[in-house]
Amino acid sequence: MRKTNASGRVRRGKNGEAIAEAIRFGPLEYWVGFNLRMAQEHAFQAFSRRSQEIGESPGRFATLTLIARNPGISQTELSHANGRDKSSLTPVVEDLVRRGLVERKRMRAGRGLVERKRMRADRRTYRLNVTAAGKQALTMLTRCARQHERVLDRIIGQRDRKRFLQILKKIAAEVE
Amino acid sequence: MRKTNASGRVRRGKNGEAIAEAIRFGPLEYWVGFNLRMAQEHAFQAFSRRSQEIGESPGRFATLTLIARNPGISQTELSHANGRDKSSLTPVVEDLVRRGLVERKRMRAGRGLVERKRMRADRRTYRLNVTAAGKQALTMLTRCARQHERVLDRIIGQRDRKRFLQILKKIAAEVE
DNA sequence: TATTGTTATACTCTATAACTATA
DNA sequence: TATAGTTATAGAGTATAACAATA
Repeated sequence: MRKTNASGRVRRGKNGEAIAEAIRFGPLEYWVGFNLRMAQEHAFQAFSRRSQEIGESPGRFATLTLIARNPGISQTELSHANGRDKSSLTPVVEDLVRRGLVERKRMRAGRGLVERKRMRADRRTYRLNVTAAGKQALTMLTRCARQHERVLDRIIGQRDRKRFLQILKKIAAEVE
Repeated sequence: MRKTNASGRVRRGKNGEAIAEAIRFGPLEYWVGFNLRMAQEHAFQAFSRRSQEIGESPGRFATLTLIARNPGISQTELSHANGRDKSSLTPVVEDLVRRGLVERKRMRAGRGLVERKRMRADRRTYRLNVTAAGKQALTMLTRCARQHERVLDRIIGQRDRKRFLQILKKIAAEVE
């Protein structure tokens, strides 16, 4: 069997010989939007493979990081922080708790250490924190992410990295 | 009610006053992978809104463009071109055909115009082409995309655009 | 045996709306 | 009335495996 490259086509000539043709991408080729998508997709897949070796998904990693960096965050706050509806977060948090990576506590009434005043106790909200096991998972994931970043850095080049990052942030902040 | 920014938290002070706190993103803040994802997500959403006003999704747009630029492409070739499994393409093509944007023909046996030899007829494959209606839809979508590109260009700046695009292509090509 | 495209099926991620329990 | 979180449900997009027709 004859091989072609990944996005190649094989056309048969009039004598039945194989002719490899490249796929034409037309205007997509020059558009930032399309190439942004392609780059993200490839980078995401690469990191996905890496982090799945230690049994986590990139989404879980981001969630875990946000909880670790914002101890006691509520689920609604967390859903805002990563731009998803709160209902989408329910099964994620459930899973992290079930696996012992995150701890979920109801806000409880109590007394402040200094003042004798009763502290508020909103019994609708949960406070989220990472457990020791969660911290450990996070350490491994962070190591993964740093390796991945090194690969990306090598591709981008030290000279352009800073500016590239700035532009990515600018797009996220300003587009529409 | 007091407002906070999109990713803000509200903590209550000891006197019950609202204290707005920013979410901390920790190392995510400085990682290319995370910011690449954020930028792509925002840009994609923006284009999605735009193209949905004319009843298409970004995915349909890419598929339609690939067919238009590669007339007679087969479904398997098409699935390679956008990096998805062929089975994922079946409902997409089905939908485009149903709505009259794409035409699907079996390869049929026939005679070449010049040679008298019988031409090959692989009756397993379909050849895909865009119809007149498909071309019309594509024209509108392309207009949309160009508007979207102008927004992105304005954010990126003329000076950095070329280099930015190069880096995106490099990431897609080289990562893992 | 290998390939093209379909089908059956399932999984992930996401959203909306209705609900509960609080506030 | 309003808010925090859950549940029920649905949709988009994807994949794997088995299959029929054809090569």
